[in-house]
Amino acid sequence: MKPSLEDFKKELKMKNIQLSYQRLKVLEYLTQNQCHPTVDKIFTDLQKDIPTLSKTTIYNTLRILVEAGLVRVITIEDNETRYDIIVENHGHFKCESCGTIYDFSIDIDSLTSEDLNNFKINDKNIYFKGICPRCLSSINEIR
Amino acid sequence: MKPSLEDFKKELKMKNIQLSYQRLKVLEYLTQNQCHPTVDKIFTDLQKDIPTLSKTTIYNTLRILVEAGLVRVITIEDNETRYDIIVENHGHFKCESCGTIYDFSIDIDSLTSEDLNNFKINDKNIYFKGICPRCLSSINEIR
DNA sequence: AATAAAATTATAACGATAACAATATTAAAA
DNA sequence: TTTTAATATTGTTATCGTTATAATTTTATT
Ligand SMILES: [Mn+2]
Ligand SMILES: [Mn+2]
Ligand SMILES: [Zn+2]
Ligand SMILES: [Zn+2]
Repeated sequence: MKPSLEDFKKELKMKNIQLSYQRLKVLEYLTQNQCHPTVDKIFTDLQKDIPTLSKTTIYNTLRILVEAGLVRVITIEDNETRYDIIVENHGHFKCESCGTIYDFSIDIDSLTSEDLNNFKINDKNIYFKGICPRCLSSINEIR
Repeated sequence: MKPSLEDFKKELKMKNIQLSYQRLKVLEYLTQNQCHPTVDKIFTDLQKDIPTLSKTTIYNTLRILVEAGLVRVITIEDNETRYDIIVENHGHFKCESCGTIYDFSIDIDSLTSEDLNNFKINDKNIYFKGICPRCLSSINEIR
């Protein structure tokens, strides 16, 4: 079950985080655009609705949402930080041709290593890279 | 078996990549300091030996080594790109307390997902975060 | 030795993010 | 409701990692 905007509102209230108009819009955006957007993408798109919007607000809001555990950071690429409203465990695949980031299901919880027996694990991320089916087929067409 | 500096030299020769003094020093440094250093760390440390060294050279060298497949990029944190001379599959754990990055063995090759059946996978990265044993014990001491 | 190619260096430019202060908005108190 | 305090947003500036560019040096080729 994917979490609704209402669930997020409740969670913020529980954690005593004020839900301003801007923060609501960011949450709305993330639930509706689950393409792992960058700060710049979020800002540019939301600015159409909120002309006075500041990019600093996007940074602040995302930091707060990440700290509250409602949003997760995706660092699959070293030059672009992305954000994901889905915090449940799943993997990420980035196509090196078209740049799209795909979700994939994988049993991260059961993923572990003998070497980490005495470590306290708080967060797990799995990043794959390669070529997506769409790009693979378009390459075949050319040949 | 960990690869020796000689192996790297051979591999570079095979790929027609010139081994300059600076490139050799970077390779040497990475084999001797397997702590996943940042560009700045590599530069600062090597500058002691090579006073005329330029940071641009570190960037260029690392880009070439990554392209040649001799070095892998670690993007476990969004604000610091790190480099690893060990390209064989293994996972990375970053301690959120002391910042140390630990290697751990894990069977990445057998790690896959139904969702990626038609994808061509070129690269896999596993990043964990949490608290390392050393930091865990020092926290306990205080209590 | 002369020439061409490649690598290194120094410098400037760029872009993402953070710091900061001023303004606006919301919450709490009177 | 008015006043006051706290918080959020905005606009601006600063910082830092990285890349682009051109000049210089080194290496390879003839
Ligand atoms: Mn995702
Ligand atoms: Mn490693
Ligand atoms: Zn693609
Ligand atoms: Zn630690």
